[in-house]
Amino acid sequence: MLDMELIRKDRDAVASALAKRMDPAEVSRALDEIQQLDQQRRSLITEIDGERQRRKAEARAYAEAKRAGREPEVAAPEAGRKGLTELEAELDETQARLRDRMSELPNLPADDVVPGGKEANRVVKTFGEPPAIEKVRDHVELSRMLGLVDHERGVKLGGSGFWMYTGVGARLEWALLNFFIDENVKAGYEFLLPPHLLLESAGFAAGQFPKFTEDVYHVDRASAPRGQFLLPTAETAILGAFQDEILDTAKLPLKAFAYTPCYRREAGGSHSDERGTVRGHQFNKVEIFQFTLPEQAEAAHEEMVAHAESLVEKLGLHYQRSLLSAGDASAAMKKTLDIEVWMPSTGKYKEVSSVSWAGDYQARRAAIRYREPGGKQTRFVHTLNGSALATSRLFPAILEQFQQPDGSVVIPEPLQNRVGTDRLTPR
RNA sequence: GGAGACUUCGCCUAGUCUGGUCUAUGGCGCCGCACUGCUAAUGCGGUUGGGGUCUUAAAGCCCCUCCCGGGUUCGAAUCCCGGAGUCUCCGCCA
Repeated sequence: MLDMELIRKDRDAVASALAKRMDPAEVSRALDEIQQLDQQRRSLITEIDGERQRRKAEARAYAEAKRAGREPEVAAPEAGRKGLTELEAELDETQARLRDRMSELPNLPADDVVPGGKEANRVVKTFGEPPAIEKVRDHVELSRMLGLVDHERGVKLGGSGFWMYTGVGARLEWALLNFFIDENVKAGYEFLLPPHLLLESAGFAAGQFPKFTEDVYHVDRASAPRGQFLLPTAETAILGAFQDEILDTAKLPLKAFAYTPCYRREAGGSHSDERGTVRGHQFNKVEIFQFTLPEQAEAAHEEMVAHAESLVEKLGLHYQRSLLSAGDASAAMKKTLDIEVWMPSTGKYKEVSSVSWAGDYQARRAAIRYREPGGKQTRFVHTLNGSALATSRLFPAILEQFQQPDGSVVIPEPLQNRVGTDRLTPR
């Protein structure tokens, strides 16, 4: 959610920032409607407050008269004036519409974020070199040879888009998660294991609703009267956990992380270079999150990217860092940096982490604040989130980048103890 | 699943039966000031959150907020209906 006050005071700045990720004509139309609703809202409030004040005074006079032993007179409702109930209904409707319109507007991209879509993304850093591999086997083939993932039985259980890790494959997946958990704890993040079914309000706060309602799995109202949904990322849970709170300023930045599976509908079908575990309806991810003071946010963003990269580096994988354009980043974010790992079989880089700075956009939707030191004012915190990391993409990258001519795969050093071997060999 | 008790401005708490002087009591904590070799103790004052209005800003004024949503009433923390949560007991269950 954007700051209404900013729209009132500096509409032009808001409009030009939004134009980086929306059609300018549409921006102008949306802002017109919002300002009109805002105006209407405020004049209704003024009218209602005045009416309430009048009624309270009357009730006090009534009580006063009764105490003094006089016969109180009941004031007749003023003729020709809209009744309070009617005005309140009008205000409710106006506010609901204003909130709808406001919640549809995306965040303002940061100054260094350029307009445009995917084509405008910019690679800003590269780590390592693509390994020289003579005859590249892709991760689907490798994982079949090594017996790591059972796609057939996964589909039998969950339908298309599901898989089941098996044997040493399950150990490798779990080793990755445990490695990330240990590293995140070392980096000062508090480990959380949240519920996977969340209430609507958490989805709204994170910016998934109302726009992306179709992308998540909703639990049938018949079985869950409150209409929970399966979280699409732990970001939604961590943010939602602190809804309506005023955080202790001394404890900021507040750093937390969570492991959860992520459940996504992924409507729109599959892609030839997204076979195997690259895209599915359920995948494992460890998510890091920070609540910061506004002035700490950009440094925190850098820190989080560097931390996520250090995980990829410790695994010895070749990757690049991209700064996403305004159109390619999520609507709730001011700025997003992707970490993309090299996939030898496709000759492409695939996102394994997306580290984003949301400014106060999510905090405003979730009402997460801090108290100005010295002052009594509360202000919205800034929120940042990032994957650290998504295993379902690292898994294939490890197989492909560390494959040997005989089809075996060398396990990265930090995982060896956890997997119980330094090399996977074909069965 | 059943029965009961409960939810008050950071924490604890009075008030709810019997609607109005509740513009919410007291304590703890916290902040400021005074006093004091220092600390402690003591005294005085402040301390929910949101919105509107005015303003360069602050202050002021007004409205809402006693778990949430409705209702009754001139008037609701208090009465009625619905919902959420916490605790206790019973049942069921991995």
